[in-house]
Amino acid sequence: MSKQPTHVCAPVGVTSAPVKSGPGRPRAYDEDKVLDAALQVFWRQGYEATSLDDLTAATGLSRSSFYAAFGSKQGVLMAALKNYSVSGLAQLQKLAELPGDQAPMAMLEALSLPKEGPRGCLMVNCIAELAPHQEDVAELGRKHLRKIEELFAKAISPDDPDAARDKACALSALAIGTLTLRKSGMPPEQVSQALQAAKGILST
Amino acid sequence: MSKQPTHVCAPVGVTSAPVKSGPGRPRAYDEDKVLDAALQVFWRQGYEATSLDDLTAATGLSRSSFYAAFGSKQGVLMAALKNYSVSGLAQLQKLAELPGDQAPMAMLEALSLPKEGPRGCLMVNCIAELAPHQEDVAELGRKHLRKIEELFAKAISPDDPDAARDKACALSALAIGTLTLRKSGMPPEQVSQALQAAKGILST
DNA sequence: GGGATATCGGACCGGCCAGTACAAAATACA
DNA sequence: TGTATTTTGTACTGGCCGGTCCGATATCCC
Repeated sequence: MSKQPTHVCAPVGVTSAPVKSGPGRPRAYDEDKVLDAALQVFWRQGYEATSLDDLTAATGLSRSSFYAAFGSKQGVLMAALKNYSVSGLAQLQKLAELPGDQAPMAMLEALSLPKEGPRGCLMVNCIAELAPHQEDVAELGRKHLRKIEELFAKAISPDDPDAARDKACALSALAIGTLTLRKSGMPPEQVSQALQAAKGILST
Repeated sequence: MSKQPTHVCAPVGVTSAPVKSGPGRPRAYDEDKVLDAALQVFWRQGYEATSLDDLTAATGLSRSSFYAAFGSKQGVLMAALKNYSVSGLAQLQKLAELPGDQAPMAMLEALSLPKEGPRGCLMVNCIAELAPHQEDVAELGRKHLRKIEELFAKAISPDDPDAARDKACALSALAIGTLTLRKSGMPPEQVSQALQAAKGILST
């Protein structure tokens, strides 16, 4: 219980307590900003290809602060991924609430053609790279994708989401797949056309 | 021209010349077997997480033979990926020739639910991990996916494949996405149901 | 001001990394 | 048998890896 890191893993903007400040030198960094910077590096380079020097350089933290806060390289990744998941799902939630039947396609397009370009989705990248070897990442990814599915299901048939589960699952897969297509160099217009062609999934 | 590796990059079983044997000590390994062993390691661990010691252990080759044959770690990866692409596309080609309209779904299921389990597709894994930073891999991945798309298009409408391009693209994306879903832990039965639910893509 | 407490900066650690060097071994050919 | 040629085994290299340690520094509370 003595060496346990102080890190609390609160999602972005939900910093539970307003940083309980006791005695001792105060922290010189904002944990959410640090996590966001780390996240960008992981997103750009992948997990294994990112070194601790990369992370300290990108975040401005010293090595010691880093380890005090997150415990290990994969600790940072997990913390960053949790933030990523929460904020990503929140954005998607908004689209899921769109009126009429435009929600599913709006969600699909938002997922498939992120404005950041062909970097893919961090969570999907991490699943691809790490899921077989890091159970933590696998579990988080599983939960994240399941929630996306649920949002799709509610968007497709708000009254009986369960009935739309398979379709929702197909749409998730479609969105995830297009990210890889983009990453491999397919132009966004073509991806967009493919999404249109896939509308057939939604017709009963 | 003096130090160029002897490696010829012939696809599996298409060893162009029957290993022209000149003077000097003969090779003690079969290049295709070596590449296949290396491929398995990359597939299991990912590129960055695989060390040269891993590769030499798995293939039985010594370091020096390794570098003489492939030049670098990423040289091995590229050679292995080329074999993978050729043999994978050949398998898919067979399914694409199935009679009637059963070809597309057969291809989709073969791609989405590989018998190897939740390891995903090596090419997709490599695109996810490396495409942004290794143009060689990106290009190979691009070509591979484009060929899959073409096979889908021909399977959907043998007379006018161009007309089916967008649908083919959607099916590719769907297959690729399901691989990630599997990798994240989704059971194969559920993936299978999602594929059924996506049949709507095929109806005009 | 003076402890007590927490963070910061960065030197430091053993180990592993991709890649090289080089001598020994195995062949072809004369 | 002897020489040229190629592959093989392995010791080695410099550098970077993730992670630790510890003295210096900044705050709280008295």
